[in-house]
Amino acid sequence: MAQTNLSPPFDFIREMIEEHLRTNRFQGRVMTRFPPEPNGYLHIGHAKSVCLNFGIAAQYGGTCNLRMDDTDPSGENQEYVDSIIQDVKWLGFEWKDRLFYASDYYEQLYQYAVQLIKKGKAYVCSLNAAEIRDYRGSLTEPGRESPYRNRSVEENLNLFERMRAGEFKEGSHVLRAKIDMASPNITMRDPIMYRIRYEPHYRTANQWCIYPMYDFAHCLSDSIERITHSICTLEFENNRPLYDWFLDELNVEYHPQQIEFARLNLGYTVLSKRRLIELVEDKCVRGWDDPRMPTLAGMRRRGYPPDAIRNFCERISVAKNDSLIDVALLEHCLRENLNEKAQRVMAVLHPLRLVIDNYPEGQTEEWDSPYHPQNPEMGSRKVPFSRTLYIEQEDFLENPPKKFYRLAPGREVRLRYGYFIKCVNVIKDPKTGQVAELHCTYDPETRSGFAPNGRKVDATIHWVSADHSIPAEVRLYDRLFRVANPLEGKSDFKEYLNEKSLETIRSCRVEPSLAHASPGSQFQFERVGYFCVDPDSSDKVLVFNRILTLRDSWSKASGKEKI
RNA sequence: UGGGGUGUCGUCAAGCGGUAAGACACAGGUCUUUGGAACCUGGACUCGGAGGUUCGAAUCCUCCCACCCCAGCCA
Repeated sequence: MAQTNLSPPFDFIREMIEEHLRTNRFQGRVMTRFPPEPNGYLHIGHAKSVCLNFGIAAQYGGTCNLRMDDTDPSGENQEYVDSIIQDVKWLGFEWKDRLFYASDYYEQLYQYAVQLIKKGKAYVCSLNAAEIRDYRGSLTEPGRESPYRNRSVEENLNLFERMRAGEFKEGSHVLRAKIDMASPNITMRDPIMYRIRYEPHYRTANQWCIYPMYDFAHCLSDSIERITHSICTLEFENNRPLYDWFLDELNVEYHPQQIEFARLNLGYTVLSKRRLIELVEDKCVRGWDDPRMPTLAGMRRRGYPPDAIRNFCERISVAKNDSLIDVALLEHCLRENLNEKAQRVMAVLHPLRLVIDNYPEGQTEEWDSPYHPQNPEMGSRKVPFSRTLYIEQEDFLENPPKKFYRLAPGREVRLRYGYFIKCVNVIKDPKTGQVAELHCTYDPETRSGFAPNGRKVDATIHWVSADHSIPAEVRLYDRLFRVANPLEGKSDFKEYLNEKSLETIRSCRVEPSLAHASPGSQFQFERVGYFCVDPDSSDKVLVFNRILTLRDSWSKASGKEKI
């Protein structure tokens, strides 16, 4: 794959890691983890984190664990676990036997909580949710201490044990860390460690009715796994003092370093689980793997190669600035990748019938055409040619503007891999006045690259033989939203959805070599774009997804919309 | 009007006191049987703003401004 940046990535995280290596902070170890919560599908924002965590581990000779951060039974399920596993694998990373679940640590976490209670650093609070919120204070006012804050260790132990035993109603008690209700950092105002939930957990079923909160579970899970660098996104910066507090108070052997980086924002889409769920549930898209979705499942179905995504994640680099990445960069990585490895074939999306008057009726030729003109090692296939062809409707204009140099009345162009043809007649539909069929003549001396006496032609157009080509359905995708940042402005981001993000064309014609292309395989339809076979394809219909268009300086120059 | 972060080209982003890397985008050009690809060229007299320190500041100091995050028994 084309790789422009050959030097290994270097950023503030790696800089910190190298400092730790120099000062022997972790005995030379580098161990990371990717900790998704299995309550939704992974998207390209997660890919950034996956690439960072697995990439760093590989770079420094360490390991990266895959850990399901499943501490909230509502919404989490095995289907999501399976999809996460599939997606991370697809991206190209492996974790061997290091697939862990926070839910596997429930007993250990419980014991840690007991330890904290014994130390007088945690207490059972019996305020209700509204009261807790009220006691917490606000951004500008300090909180007030809970009336239950000074229960004895014995009482706390007893109550916590009974919470676990299921003696109390949901919401009646929580376990809280005893820190500082006046802290300017709200995270430190006696944060909740455990809450009672009678919802069954997808892995532990009804074994537990108390579940640990993120702040308590995460740092300890990291410690249990001997993680050295716990990389997370910026919004957890406020939580770092708490991350450190638990580990310090519990005096654990392994105390990882939490490091925060800016999450990915990509133009013309949204990258938040909550909003993606909304798109799926409101049927704005066909599902999690709709090719317009920024989910890894969607991108896989769309035909985005995983190594292009990895390259993209490396190129956007890692920093702490809130940023909105230009989709053009993603598209560039995709084109760079696909340009190198996609086989070239011919397909006509909007067919226009073209008859070559001086080509013998019934005659057929088969031309051996390379799958990749720049790379002959990719082989070739036979492309049949005959008297009646289909060309792209937009490759002909009856009254061409100055800079249009494709086919027009009296004009000559080359057929890709074939002859020069000249348009001699235009037949229109008498009712609509639309161009219905073109008549041309061909020059037998001009086959495949030959041109007598240096005769030149301005354009080369693609085509398929009418009788030999096969029908196909093509799905054209455009950006999901009309604006770069759908979260800015209107209260409902869905108001910015691009109504034309999917266009299905059922009357396409593709060259016969595509007849048995397997789902997922990627091609360049010459002059049109990159496409892949959709799993919806069957013996009856071939369905292609447009991965993306080719760069198109003509449509840019003519100010015309992409086909 | 608390606390935590961030502000360098249109978009990302290096820079860590010695006189503004790189990528994408954009513009122009070469080449070409894909108006594709490849290749060449061009662009921040300036680093959120204002002061200050220094021979020298994007980098240090002071003040100001803007934006993001935190008041879930979510993560």
